[in-house]
Amino acid sequence: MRVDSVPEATLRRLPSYYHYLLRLREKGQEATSAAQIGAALGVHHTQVRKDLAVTGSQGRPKVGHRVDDLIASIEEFLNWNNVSDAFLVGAGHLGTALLGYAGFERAGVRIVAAFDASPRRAGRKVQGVPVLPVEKLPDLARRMHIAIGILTVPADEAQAVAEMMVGAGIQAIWNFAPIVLDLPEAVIVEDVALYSSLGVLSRKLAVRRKAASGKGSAGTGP
Amino acid sequence: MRVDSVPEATLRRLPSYYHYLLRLREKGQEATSAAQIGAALGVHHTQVRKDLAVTGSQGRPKVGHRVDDLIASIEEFLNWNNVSDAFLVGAGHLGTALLGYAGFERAGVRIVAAFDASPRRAGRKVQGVPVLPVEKLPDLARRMHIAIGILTVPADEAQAVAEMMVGAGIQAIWNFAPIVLDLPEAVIVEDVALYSSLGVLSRKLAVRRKAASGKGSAGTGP
DNA sequence: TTTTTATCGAGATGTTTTTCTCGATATATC
DNA sequence: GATATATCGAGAAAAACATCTCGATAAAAA
Repeated sequence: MRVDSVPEATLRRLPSYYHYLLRLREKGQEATSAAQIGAALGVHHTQVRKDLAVTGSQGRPKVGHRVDDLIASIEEFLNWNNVSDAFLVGAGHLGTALLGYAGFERAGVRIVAAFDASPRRAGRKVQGVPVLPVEKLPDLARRMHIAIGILTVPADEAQAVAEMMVGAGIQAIWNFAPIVLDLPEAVIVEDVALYSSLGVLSRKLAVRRKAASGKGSAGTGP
Repeated sequence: MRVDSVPEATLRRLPSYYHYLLRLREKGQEATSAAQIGAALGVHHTQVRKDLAVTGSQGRPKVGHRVDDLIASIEEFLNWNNVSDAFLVGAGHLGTALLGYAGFERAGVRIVAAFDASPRRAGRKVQGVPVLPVEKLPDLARRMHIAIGILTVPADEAQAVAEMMVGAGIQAIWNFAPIVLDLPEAVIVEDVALYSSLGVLSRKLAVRRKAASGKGSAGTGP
């Protein structure tokens, strides 16, 4: 029997439910329904129900779910109520941007140190987080029991840095480099594929233009 | 008949094939096979074949595909050989990071101007791109026929800015805000859901820990 | 109190996506 | 020139995922 039988598609939707629920709560709404969530986020209401079911939250006929309960259930299910310390490697523009995000703590991740190969960047503090020479990562990661590594280095350095992370006991990597890392299967890798996103965008735009200019088919032609 | 019958999953994989092929070319390799690409990127080789088929590229038995041809086919299919001008709104940390990325031009997108609501940020140049007050966006976007908008503003401003973009004739939005935009169906929206990514990461890590500490099930309990 | 209604949750059905299977073919080897 | 082999591409099978259907139920309305 599989340890993790929750569809990954569900895992990807839960955070967006979560943020929507936070906004509902801010507005003072106390209860909501699968139908409301689905309509706001463009997901079929039965799908929303199935997704929420995996968190263990129960709704009541005619009233739906209490917003507070749902938020708590999702947090618990995603383990977002337990913050893990993370190291970030690559204190360039993107790395700096991530260091500036306060919101990640709400998503279970606190960046406690950043690393960079360039001595020019090391030694300073960025957004209150110290930037250290990358050579110091292995020892520190081991001693601090760091579980999460965030990879914001250029593509050609990503594999080597990832291996260093894994060697230092890091178990999960949030990878922003446009590369598929080759690591032991036990390591959890989550890619933020910016270019995939751009591929979809660009293709859809091209198809739309082609359709608008009269041609019905989207193929590349005979 | 649907205009666009290519699976979105395929569109998302093509960019990663593309980057892998660029690296192969750099190393001087002239031909490759679906099996090689699949092994490197963790995709089944028959899946790679189906994906490449949509670009129109043909392989030859025993030799595979010419790397150059494949690169060109993917570029053409994604329309990455035609660069579109884009406006970015939200010149904070993340926006600045994106402005610094040279690689997007290779993916069909050139950021020609940035906008920000804060007068403190407007007027300067960031990474060689001028930052303007957001009020100037509609007029400029219309006059320059801007098709792509990049949204890197805080969540609570995202909807309003998106509407401004659409009103100014922008047809596709690359959205980094953790919110589902409510826009006319004709508008192409591509979300970069950083938190979805973190949700998957966090959940998998939690499941792994639970599994390691003896318990077999990953549920939230009875 | 009875009826109506909004919502849930479980199971059946349908669709999309991925993987498996197998015959065809171009190159390389004998 | 004949045989072997790596690779392709098309179609079948399997798996994953989304949608539809329907009975149950708690609250609200009559």
